[in-house]
Amino acid sequence: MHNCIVHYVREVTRNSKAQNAVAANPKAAQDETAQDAPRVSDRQILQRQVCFALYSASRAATAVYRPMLQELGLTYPQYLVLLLLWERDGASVRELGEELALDSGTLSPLLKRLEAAGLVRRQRSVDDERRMQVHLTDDGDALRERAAAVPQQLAEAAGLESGELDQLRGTLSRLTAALHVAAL
Amino acid sequence: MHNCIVHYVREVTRNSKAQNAVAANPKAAQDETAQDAPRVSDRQILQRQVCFALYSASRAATAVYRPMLQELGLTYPQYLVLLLLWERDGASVRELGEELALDSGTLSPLLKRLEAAGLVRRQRSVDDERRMQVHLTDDGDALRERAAAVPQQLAEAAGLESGELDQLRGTLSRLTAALHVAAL
DNA sequence: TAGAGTTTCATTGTGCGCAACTATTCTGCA
DNA sequence: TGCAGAATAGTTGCGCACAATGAAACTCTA
Repeated sequence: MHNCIVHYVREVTRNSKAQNAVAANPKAAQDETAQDAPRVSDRQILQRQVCFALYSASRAATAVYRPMLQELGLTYPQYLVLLLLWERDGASVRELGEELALDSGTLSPLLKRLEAAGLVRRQRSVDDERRMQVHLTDDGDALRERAAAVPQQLAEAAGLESGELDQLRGTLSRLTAALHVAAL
Repeated sequence: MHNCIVHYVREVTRNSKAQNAVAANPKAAQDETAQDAPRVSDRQILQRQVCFALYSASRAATAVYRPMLQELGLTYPQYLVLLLLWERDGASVRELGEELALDSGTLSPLLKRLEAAGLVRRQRSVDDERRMQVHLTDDGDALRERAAAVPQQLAEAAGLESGELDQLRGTLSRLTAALHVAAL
């Protein structure tokens, strides 16, 4: 009949089955029309903003990556870190952070998780003990091949011409650089 | 001499000032060269990926927004929700989620925070008690004017031609749509 | 009209992103 | 040489994203 563990209960419970057919809010009807086809005007509110277009596209892209990365036991930021390490084994936290624009507040726990997963080894640099160097383990290195197919699939899912993709990447690079400057 | 609360201590402490000049890891030397000037090839690893370009640009854009929104006491997703409510007061959680591609796991606590800040009121729909409708308070409505200047500033910081921005937005829209389809 | 299935929203848990802060090590200069 | 300040990582805390799950309300059909 009822479980012992109750996770939540509705704050407001039914006000007598809504037999007051007043339709207190005229928007209710109009909302129905928006059910399957969200009105163009509403989308446009957001689509007018470049920032939302970026936010939205970025999440959609990582969502396409997610199932592939999940098979490798990785999240997208973890995958980015490995991409760097595959080319520059032994990079420090600062170097990784510079490439990814992430600080130690994000990277430190992320690297600990990669270490716990057996993909990297962290060790203090011998000649500068402030530096924490990140080295691939054999498992981490082996993952490289399995991950090789990942970026390909996004390009296919993108539904854009190859030239269009190149142009997009170029525009985004310049945009990102300009924004980093603007953020002082 | 010492505080009572110790937040953390280095896992590995100095190995006797590195007097063991063995250089246990031959890679240490090679790392030095990468110290100050991240090699071009490394940047290219990431820049080859559209997904990283999106991820990067998106974070840079919200970073430019952040100080402006901070003055309004808002985060970027909260600002997006208000953008919608300013045009469609009384929208339900599902409707907001559809526009923003966010689920209730994200929106429910976000809306509670907006409510706690006195910007919105949440109330169950009378004619369908599953629906939770979100209404602006006077404060929430008043914020609209103060927020009007926000998007303008990003366009300036972007450092792109107006036409280029339009094209970018268009490309991103098509990309996002295609990716949503690809994600099944 | 009963009840199976759907819709809507909430909660829990995990991991990222970022600000604020702390600890440790190194550097440069007086 | 010693010490002030910089550089490097780590921690804490908060707010998103998102998966998995649960509860309540509604719908549709036999």
